[in-house]
Amino acid sequence: MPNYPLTRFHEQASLSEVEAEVLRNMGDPEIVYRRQSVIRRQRDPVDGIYLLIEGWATSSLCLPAGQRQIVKVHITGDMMGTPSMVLDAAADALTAVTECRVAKVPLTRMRSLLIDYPRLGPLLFMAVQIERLALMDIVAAMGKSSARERLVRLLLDFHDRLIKIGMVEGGRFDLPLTQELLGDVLGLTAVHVNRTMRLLEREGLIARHGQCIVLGDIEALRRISPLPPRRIRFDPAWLPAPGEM
Amino acid sequence: MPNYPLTRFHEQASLSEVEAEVLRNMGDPEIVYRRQSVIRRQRDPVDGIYLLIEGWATSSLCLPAGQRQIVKVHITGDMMGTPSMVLDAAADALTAVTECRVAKVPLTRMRSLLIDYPRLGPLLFMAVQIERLALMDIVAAMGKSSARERLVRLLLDFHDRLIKIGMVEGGRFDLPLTQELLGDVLGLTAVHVNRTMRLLEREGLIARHGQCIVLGDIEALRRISPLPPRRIRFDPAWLPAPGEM
DNA sequence: CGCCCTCTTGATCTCCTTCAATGACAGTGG
DNA sequence: CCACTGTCATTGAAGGAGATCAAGAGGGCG
Repeated sequence: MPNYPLTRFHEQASLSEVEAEVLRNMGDPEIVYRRQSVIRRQRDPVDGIYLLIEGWATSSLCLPAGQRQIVKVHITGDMMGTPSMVLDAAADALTAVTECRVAKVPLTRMRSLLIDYPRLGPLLFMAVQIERLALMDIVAAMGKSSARERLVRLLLDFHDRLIKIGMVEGGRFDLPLTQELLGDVLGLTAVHVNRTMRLLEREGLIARHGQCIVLGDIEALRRISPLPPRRIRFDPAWLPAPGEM
Repeated sequence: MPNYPLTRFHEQASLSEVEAEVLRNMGDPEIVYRRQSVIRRQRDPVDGIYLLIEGWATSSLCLPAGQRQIVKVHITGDMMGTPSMVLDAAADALTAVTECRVAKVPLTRMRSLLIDYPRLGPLLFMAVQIERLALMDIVAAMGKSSARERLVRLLLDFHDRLIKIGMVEGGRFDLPLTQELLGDVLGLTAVHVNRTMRLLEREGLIARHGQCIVLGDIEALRRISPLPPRRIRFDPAWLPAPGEM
């Protein structure tokens, strides 16, 4: 059994024992994808969603003109591919950045889970709203901030997400994305990502050792970031309690 | 009773008579907001969501540094303010562009509706995924396209949404946004929006008469747009049928 | 050992911003 | 009826953030 880590859900709402158990085991047996390999191509028929049990992966859109934009960098514990649930053909490509362990959940199983555990609908609704907020913040940052501010925001975002799953030690974490990929996330060229990063390094705000990055002065970085981190409301008023539905 | 127009839902899934009736009447009695007035401020406590029964409104984020980014332009029939349902303080400000008729739905009522009509959870999940896809497309356009391409995409997006509610005649529709507001949507300055728009006009691709805009050659505009319109899947495989839950 | 990928840096170019001024128009009060 | 005011559209000139093009260096892996 895949034993999907429930990071996302445990951050946002209290789950009953049964619910937690169901979510952890909702996926097919896990599949291992090698670095760089494609988990699902853009335009593939949509027959399921994906649980990222371990690893880093990207969700990217290719414009007809050929450019690639990464719209989300997924880490251990993320659900992937859910935006395409409302389409016939997948909107985004899912690509493994590091080696990834992935469990697929067929849409037919989603259907029976939604019927058997009616609180799952509202819980998923909540999870998507959180993703939507993240995209709103990205749009605001892209529209109104400089390359430097956006890069700092992205690094802090990685930091804040990784720290919840115990992948940060003293501001230091593994960042397996190349500068080209960072550019595709930020809407910048790899060259400009490099220059911006080197500047931050020279100012002593960050340090790098191979694939590792160290956020040396998080307070200073937070002052540079155009947006503060979001505080999600645990168990909001509209969410029916376990057992209530 | 507000009689909220179910544009959003009828586009995406078949509703039972009961469900349609419930959704149409879920709001408080409607309130009229004058042009420019604020429906809900950023950081206000979140105690409900809003149904836009008629009019144009914006959802915008203000960055700490003071810049405003519009993340969504709402038209008749849209649900507003739902991203803030996962927060204590509203993420976005809701502002009337034209005179607006708005019905509020208290979160406590959302809770009972979710319990009484369990298919509402999956339906809302679907509605948010559609919004999320729209934001993904915006991010891709902002990251990889020129001002001209983004403006064309926005105009076509308005066209495609307005045509579904019968507000377009022969490529012509009312566009009550100032160039400054368009700039805040696109992440551009009003000056550059003006120049870009005049250029499109001189090329004969669009025409303007006061608040009205005419998309003269929609095919040509679609070729300029960096992204084609999305085709939402009506009644996806994972969505339980009415009566099934 | 040699190849390819990634990082790095310089030089030049360009798209969009910034700053500034003008005109058109609607609303308002005398 | 008309001056007065504020908002919005328009255009020019100059400046800057980031793109593009090009080349070299380091490092992992066959």
